[in-house]
Amino acid sequence: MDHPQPAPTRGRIVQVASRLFAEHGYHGTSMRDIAAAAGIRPASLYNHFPGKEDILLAVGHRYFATMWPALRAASEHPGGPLDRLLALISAATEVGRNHRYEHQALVGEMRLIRRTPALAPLVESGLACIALWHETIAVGQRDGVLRDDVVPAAATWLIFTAITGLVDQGHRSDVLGDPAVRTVSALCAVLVDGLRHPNTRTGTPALVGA
Amino acid sequence: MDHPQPAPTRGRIVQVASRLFAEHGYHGTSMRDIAAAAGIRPASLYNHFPGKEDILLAVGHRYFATMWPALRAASEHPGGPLDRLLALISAATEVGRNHRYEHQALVGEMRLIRRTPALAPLVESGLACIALWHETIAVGQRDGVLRDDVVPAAATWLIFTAITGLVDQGHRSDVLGDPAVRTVSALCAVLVDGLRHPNTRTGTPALVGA
DNA sequence: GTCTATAGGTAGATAGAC
DNA sequence: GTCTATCTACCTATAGAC
Repeated sequence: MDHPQPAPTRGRIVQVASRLFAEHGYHGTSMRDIAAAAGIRPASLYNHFPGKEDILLAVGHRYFATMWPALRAASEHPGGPLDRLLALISAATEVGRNHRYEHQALVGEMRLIRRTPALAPLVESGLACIALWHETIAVGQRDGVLRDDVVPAAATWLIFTAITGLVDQGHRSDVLGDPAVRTVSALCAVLVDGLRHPNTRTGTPALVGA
Repeated sequence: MDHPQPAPTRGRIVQVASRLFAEHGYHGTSMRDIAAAAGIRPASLYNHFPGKEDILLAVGHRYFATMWPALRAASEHPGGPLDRLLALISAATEVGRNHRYEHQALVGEMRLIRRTPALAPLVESGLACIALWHETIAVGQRDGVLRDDVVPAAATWLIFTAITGLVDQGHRSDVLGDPAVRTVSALCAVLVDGLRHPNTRTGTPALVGA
């Protein structure tokens, strides 16, 4: 291996930066804040990252390193496009919950990411994920099981923001001891029912996966 | 009248600040940026606002001054809870589109707003609006026309973020000359269909309002 | 790889002339 | 009400000892 052991400090920096970016935003978080949360001096951050932007880039890399394979696997789920769509929702929700701060940080800084050339890799990764959703939905529309008066991009956006809300809310639910699985089930029911073609409705679909 | 004519400069400041906050975030926008966009010197901002927070507060006030009466009227729409829900979606979408930057700025700075005591009035206004959604949805569930396995808060969040996406996307659609009304219709169809009680479905509901 | 010290720039906000 | 000039504090980033 060329990377025998990544320095634990670097990982800790990315971890605390994710949380701070999620809670206070990129511009609302200073290198001093990150250093203090990581238990080192501000100057030491520059032994691990060339600059602040590169920390956000690392946050995104860590996120997509988990999200991309999960979505990829879900998009190849056996069954019809409806099964694959449910698998995608389950996978994205689970990864989003397990990487809550990274998810929130990236969603909250979407405009900044699109605007900053150095963060272009994150845009690429995001587009690759979105393509999986689009294709699954498009196939569902072609097969007649999904309504075709909603463009795949709009359906994807609707699902994605719903998951973002779940990720957010999930934190509070976890604190209150409420198993969030029921919420995922409800989300799937509402969205997939709503997106289904009116002629093919048979009732509330069962929960798939997590 | 105690306020015979609000200085046009103050309104211009709020207007450009809305756009800057929406595009770059609160912390990503400096008083210098706002002053430059408003065509004045930074120091002159302080003749209209005590500080930066108060500009964000004014952005929120302007937003809710339109949103609150619109939702209020929609929630008293004649007909059943389903009609009122469609009226709420139409009203919120229209106001959100007409106050795009204010909407995006407030949504993007939700955490900051909740955290900052000086911005508490915005939290109160937001809660008042949310209460209208909750009540309408709760009545719909009691009447059996809306599925009751989704708590009103989750349904409200789902609708709200969908509208936020529409407000965002609406800008691009407008630029491309695509009438966004069709999108609102599709949004209503998907969400209301999905939220409907499975036993009461009769097909895609018609577009209401705008 | 972490530290102290600090550079160079920008932030929000103020003083006071006009 | 707008301006010029400026204050103080904080920002990202660097230099160089250990």
